[in-house]
Amino acid sequence: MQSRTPAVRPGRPRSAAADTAILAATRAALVELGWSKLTLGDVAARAGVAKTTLYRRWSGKNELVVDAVAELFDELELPDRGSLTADIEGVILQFAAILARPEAKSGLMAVVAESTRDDALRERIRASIVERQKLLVLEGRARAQQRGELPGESDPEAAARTADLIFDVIAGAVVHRALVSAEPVDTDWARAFTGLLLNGLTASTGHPPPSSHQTSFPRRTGAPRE
Amino acid sequence: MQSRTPAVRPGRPRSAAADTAILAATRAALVELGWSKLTLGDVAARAGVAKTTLYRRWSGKNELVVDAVAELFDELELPDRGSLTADIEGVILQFAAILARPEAKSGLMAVVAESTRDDALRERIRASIVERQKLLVLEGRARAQQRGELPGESDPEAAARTADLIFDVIAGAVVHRALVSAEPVDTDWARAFTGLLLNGLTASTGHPPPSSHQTSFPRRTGAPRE
Amino acid sequence: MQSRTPAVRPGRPRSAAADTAILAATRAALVELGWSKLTLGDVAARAGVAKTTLYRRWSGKNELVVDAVAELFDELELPDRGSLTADIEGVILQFAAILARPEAKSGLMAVVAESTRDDALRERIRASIVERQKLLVLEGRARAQQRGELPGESDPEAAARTADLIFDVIAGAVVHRALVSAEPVDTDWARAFTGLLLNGLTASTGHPPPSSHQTSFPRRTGAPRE
Amino acid sequence: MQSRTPAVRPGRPRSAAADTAILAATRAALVELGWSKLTLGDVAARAGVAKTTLYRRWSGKNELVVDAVAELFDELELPDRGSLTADIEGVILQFAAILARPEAKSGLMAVVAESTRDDALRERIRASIVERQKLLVLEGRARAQQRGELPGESDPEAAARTADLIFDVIAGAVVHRALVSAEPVDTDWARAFTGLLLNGLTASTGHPPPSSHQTSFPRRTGAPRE
DNA sequence: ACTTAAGCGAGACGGTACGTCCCGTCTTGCG
DNA sequence: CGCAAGACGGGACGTACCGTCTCGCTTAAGT
Repeated sequence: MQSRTPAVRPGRPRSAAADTAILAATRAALVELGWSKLTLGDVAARAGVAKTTLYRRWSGKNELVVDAVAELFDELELPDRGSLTADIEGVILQFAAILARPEAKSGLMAVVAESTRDDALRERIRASIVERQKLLVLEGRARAQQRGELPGESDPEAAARTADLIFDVIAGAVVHRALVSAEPVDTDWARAFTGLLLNGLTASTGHPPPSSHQTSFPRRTGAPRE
Repeated sequence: MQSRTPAVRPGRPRSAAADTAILAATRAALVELGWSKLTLGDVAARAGVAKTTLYRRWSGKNELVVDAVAELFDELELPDRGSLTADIEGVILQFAAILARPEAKSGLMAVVAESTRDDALRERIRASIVERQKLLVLEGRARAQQRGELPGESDPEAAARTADLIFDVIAGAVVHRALVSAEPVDTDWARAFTGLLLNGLTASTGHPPPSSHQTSFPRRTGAPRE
Repeated sequence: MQSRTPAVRPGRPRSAAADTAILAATRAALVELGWSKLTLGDVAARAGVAKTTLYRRWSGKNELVVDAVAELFDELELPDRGSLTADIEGVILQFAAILARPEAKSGLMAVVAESTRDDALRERIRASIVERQKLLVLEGRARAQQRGELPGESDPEAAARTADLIFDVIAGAVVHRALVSAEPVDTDWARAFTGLLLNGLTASTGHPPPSSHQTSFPRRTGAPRE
Repeated sequence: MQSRTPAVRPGRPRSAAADTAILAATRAALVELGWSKLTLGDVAARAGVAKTTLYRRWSGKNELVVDAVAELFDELELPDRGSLTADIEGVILQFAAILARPEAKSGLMAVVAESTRDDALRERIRASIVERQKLLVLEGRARAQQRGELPGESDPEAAARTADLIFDVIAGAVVHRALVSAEPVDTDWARAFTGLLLNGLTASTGHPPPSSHQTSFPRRTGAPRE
């Protein structure tokens, strides 16, 4: 309908190819140099673009990297694998696969670090990266409810709080495993984590957790101690 | 007999006061300027120290900030609050309190970001920050086992894997809530998260979770749907 | 057709004003601080210019000072004073006047000292300072020959050698008097030196030296001693 | 008689070997690095001496280098070669030989440059280097007067002025030839220069110059032109 | 033999300047 | 008006030396 910024501005229009080239060059530079040694001059050179062109579109390194990294998360989706357990495991592994890429590793954490002092940057991250991940949680829950694996919600507010918690737990645990502990997020770990999560969500109901996997958590097995 | 580093080295000894002043100045600068605008020249000036003195002791910004932030984690401990639930909640809130401080916020994430491309840095972070946190998990489990809240371990290897998982989940979730979602880690959240965690750990055993709190998680209550 | 350096280079052209300001600032700093305490950062600040701008044009302190001092020698010329004697005295006093200026004093000797280990620097000095002085010698001789004060040259090679010698003697004596002996190069001294020089050049001919001045040199006057 | 500084001071006496080692190390460093890249720390290390030891004896680079270079001029002397001409040529070549050594080249000019802004330094140079050279001029004149090659002096003041002039001319010309023009001071040049000098000193007396050499200077030969 | 007092090596210290790198902005001329 | 090119003012970098200051040890002469 109405284009907020007039569809056509006077003068030569901006090159669309430039944006693509710049974002690709940014990711390439992230892989090669990492966040801290990445320079906008270098990105511009790699993209075959003048620095001015780059600054015309992004206000700085942070914003540029957010956009460059955000595109990596486009591939996140939630294919229906038939059960809540499988869906969760799937999304964990997908997320971990993205985090394993060097352009995401240092870039993502660095902009998060910056965002602690820059609200506009945090909002940009939230809008273009975090929100997309959170939708998967909501979508997964809805699908599980349809399947009957989870009950419907009575209190929408509590449901939202719960979704936030689950999201922080999943995203936080995966990121921490991958970046801080620097251990691989492989199928075994994903299965164990999923078990913990689903047990936590469904426990104390006399209802068996929907997972068919066995976790390796300590649990009282044989006879009680006394 | 064995003096690993010779008891006395020739020449003027290094000033112990300088180290203290530098680390304090670093934290002060982190609060005021944040990671990205912190400069070593500024830190040196605040500490009343020459830049050379600073570089004689630390090889760069990353290493300095790790040490400066690590001292914040000295206050982490695990007072016995009587139950596993209370202990976990306590440590979560302690951890969150540290993360809420601006000198920790941007500093910690930034060095983690850098550590994705610098193994020595990651090891330094692990040794001086992460390991200290992980010990709390182990200590908490041992205490719970003494209390009879958790069973003893049969397979030590599986136990270690489990401890790692729990650690990643706790630390990751708290960090993600605090820094990415930028929501407060308050008592309510801690209680909800602790409930999820303990349910996950003890579920499907016929053993009731040790927590006395009520979580707000969706669980099948009352009559099943059919 | 022939454009040695392409008439227009892409990009913003260098500021001509900057060069002027930098050279003037260099001379001012030489006066105030002398060679050894002159810093390029200070020069840049005085010139109202960034250090990078300075380094873009000169490779270091030596080169910069050579250019700054060379401009002082622009004022060297050889006005026709009617006789060889007067011409020589005039050029000696001119040269001495330049050397008396503090910006020339320490700067000139310092770069000469440096040039003993840097051929490129020596060449720069030669081209922009020394050669200009030497031309005066040649010009003076030509003029004297026109006047008939000196004979024409038969052997051009020997003539060149002689000119070199005269040049070293004049320049060397003036510099030594001014900087090493630290005595004033005044009219008296110039007259005495000119006398010595012209006597040396024209002696043993039975031809009176062209000078009309009287030197104070020891010469056998009355009766020989035996 | 009375030793101004008491012959023995309490405490450990200064090592005489250190002075020797330091001056030798200074010359070695001058050869290798030149004046501008010579550092006192490096000199101390070469001499196997602590920096403090060095600073206890010299107040800085300039003073140290003056002393180190001054020792080179110890070898300057005026052997009697039988005639004024030969004596002058000899001392010119000796002087040039010292100037040809790299430790003298850059060192000497550099301290002279510094001395333009430091009177104490200039006095130190004068006392330990220049004065020694000037004595040769006086000694040479006295010897020539004994030989009858030069007349006795009637006016001692004029004689002193003349000696100063001659000294500036000789030293200046040799230095300029060697360091500025960077041409060799060889026998030919010395002979030509000596000829010029002696002609200048003795001309217009009807007395033939004492030199037996022929200079290559333009002089009116044969029949006068008219 | 013991004291006294300076010399001595080593190296840390507060500084200053270095020359480089990158920033984000500004002129250029061309399309 | 977009764009490539590149100069610009500015700021921080990490390094090199400066000249001074602690250290503990050594080396005499005077007791």
